[in-house]
Amino acid sequence: MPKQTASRKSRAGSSARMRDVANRAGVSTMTVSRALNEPSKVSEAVRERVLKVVKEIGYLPNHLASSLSSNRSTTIGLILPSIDNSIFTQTVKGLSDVIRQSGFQLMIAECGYDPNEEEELITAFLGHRVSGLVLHSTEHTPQAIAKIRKSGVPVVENGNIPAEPLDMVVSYSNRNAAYAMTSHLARLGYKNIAYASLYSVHNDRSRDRLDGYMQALEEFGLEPDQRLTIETNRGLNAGAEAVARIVQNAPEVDALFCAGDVLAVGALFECQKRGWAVPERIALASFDDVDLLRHVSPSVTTIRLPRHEIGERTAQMLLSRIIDGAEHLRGSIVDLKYEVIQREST
Amino acid sequence: MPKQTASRKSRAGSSARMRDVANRAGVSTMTVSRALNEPSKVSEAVRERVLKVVKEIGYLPNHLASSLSSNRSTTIGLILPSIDNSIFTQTVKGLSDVIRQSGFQLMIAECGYDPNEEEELITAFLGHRVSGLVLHSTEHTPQAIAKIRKSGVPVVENGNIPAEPLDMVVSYSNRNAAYAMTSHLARLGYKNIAYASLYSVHNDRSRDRLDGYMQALEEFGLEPDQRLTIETNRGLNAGAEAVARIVQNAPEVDALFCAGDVLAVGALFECQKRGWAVPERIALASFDDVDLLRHVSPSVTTIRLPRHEIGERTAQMLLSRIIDGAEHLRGSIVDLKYEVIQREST
DNA sequence: GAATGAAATGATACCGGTAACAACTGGAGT
DNA sequence: ACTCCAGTTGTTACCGGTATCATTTCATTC
Repeated sequence: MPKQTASRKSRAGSSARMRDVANRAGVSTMTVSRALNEPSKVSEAVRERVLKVVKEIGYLPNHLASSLSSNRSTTIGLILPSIDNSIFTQTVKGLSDVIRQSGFQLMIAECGYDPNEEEELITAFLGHRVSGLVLHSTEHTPQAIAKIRKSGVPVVENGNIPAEPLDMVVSYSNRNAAYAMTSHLARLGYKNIAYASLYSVHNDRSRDRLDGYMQALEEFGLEPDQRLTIETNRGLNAGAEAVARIVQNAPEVDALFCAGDVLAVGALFECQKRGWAVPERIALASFDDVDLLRHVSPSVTTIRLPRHEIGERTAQMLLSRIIDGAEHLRGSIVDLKYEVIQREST
Repeated sequence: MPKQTASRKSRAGSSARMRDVANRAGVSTMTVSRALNEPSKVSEAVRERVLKVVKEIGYLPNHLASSLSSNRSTTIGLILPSIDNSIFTQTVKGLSDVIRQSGFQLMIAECGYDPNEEEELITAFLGHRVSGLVLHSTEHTPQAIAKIRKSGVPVVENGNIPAEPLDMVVSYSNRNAAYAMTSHLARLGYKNIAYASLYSVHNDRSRDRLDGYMQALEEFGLEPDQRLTIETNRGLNAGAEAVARIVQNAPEVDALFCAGDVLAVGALFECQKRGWAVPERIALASFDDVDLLRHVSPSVTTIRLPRHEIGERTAQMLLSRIIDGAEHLRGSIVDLKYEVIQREST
């Protein structure tokens, strides 16, 4: 007869419970729980005994049970418009580093630039009882807003500084950054500054950038020109087509500000193919300092955005709210600095 | 006196429980549970009444409780070497699309190319009782392997076809792909084919690619040459330095196969800067077909890998195992096809 | 009209932990 | 010797659902 003391079969896939550890260490489950989570509240002898057993039987605490019981979870939800975009990776890294250091886990999902998808994901995350949410988008459905409000979960918005924030914001101002770059171009003496961006439907970041561009034009006494502003799709191709179209429709153009790194690269390649000298024939400026822009020839003037810092600060603020209950942070807005990087393309 | 029937205060942040729905609909919680999860097992009248209440009070099922109680979770863990790498985004998208369609959630974490980090993350994920794991790396610590085995969670490895798989594998063969490209170059008539890759420590993908390169050389009667193979860091700079070093040390080189898209782009830019004609002075080939390689001039010959398909197939297999208990899939290996794309750079 | 059984619903225990409080211990203070 | 208190440990209820089995209802069959 086997000396099986266990009260439950050791079927594959079942892991030991806290009770198993407790039995084997001759203590109660509470003591095991304390030994693992508040070691100072347990005598050294017992703590060692418990930890030894934990190792022996390979006990893995069940986060689900612990979260449910303590009404406190250790996951944070992140919703991105698209995972397939290099500009988010820095932010994700900043977030993920800080979050993991505190023993939290990141759940990432993508909503494909669609507020309805976003709402669905927010619902799913709230169902998973995430203890915090990070949203890149700053435009949400009314239902999504209601659900978040109702849940009481702290939120950070990341992609822009919205007029009516949900809660906390960590971002730079798209408007100001675009204004800065346009001014920079104007100061360099360019007179016919074109502007290419992604479609601004459901995208206040795009709209704000356009606003900044327009304001700079006005302040420098430059005439806005329909033919010089263009909205387009994502992708290298889109950038290529944009520059081609603008040069054809408005040959007097002397600079193109692409509000997106991929567009700028696409535009540059197109210029190279067509033999248009950059910046002599047409100057190029970009938004967002990806590695590539520094390495192409000519290197491209752009705006360095604090992507990584956004992630870090976001995580810090969220964790302060979650762990320390730092209610004074509710609604706070962190407006981070950007920087115009002048390079060969202008 | 308020007509408060509820047995619990409605403090901020608390969401309604199933019991609240049940009370208000005049049924038991089991009936609510059925109305939501197995609608066919509930009469239409009751179902409608329950769903109405659910909407009214904005009830959100608690996934933690449900997972705990049913011993079945709806999250899948994904561990990537780095989020900051465009080659993963396609796979993530493929995964995420299929997984979300089944109501599952993806938890993503990055391990920074370090098996110990990976082990830590695997532990964390198992603690969250993920119902499946996706690992890009195919090299794991013995402890990590033991924990996974013990947990019984189905796993898919993604980055290579390892000699000793943990469980399921969905990938292409790095060895064969590198062999194919090297052969392609040899057939085009190149005689002094150099090879640049990332460091192969803790990276069997790198090692396998080198193997494939070597085998092709041998089969085409080309002499391997120490000066023609180089291992380096990640990044555009690394690619630039690699091509510079190789051309300096071995001027007779006539082709460079970069086992990584970023390296290839870096190398190309360096050639452009130095005025080395591609492919006349030196031909360039890459690994992995990112958008960029098609748009640079000259466009770069490369290998198209089924990144998106890997994600989809991975998700499908994992879900089959989880939902349908498809045990026949255990240990199965899906070897997907790659494709050599001949472009201007060779 | 009684037996039969499928459909609908409920009662209860339990998933694996933690909160809150109770109980026990032994040394310090007086 | 007695009180008191801090340090340990245990007991019990509960977190919010689901599995399981029991019960009720009602149409069908003979």
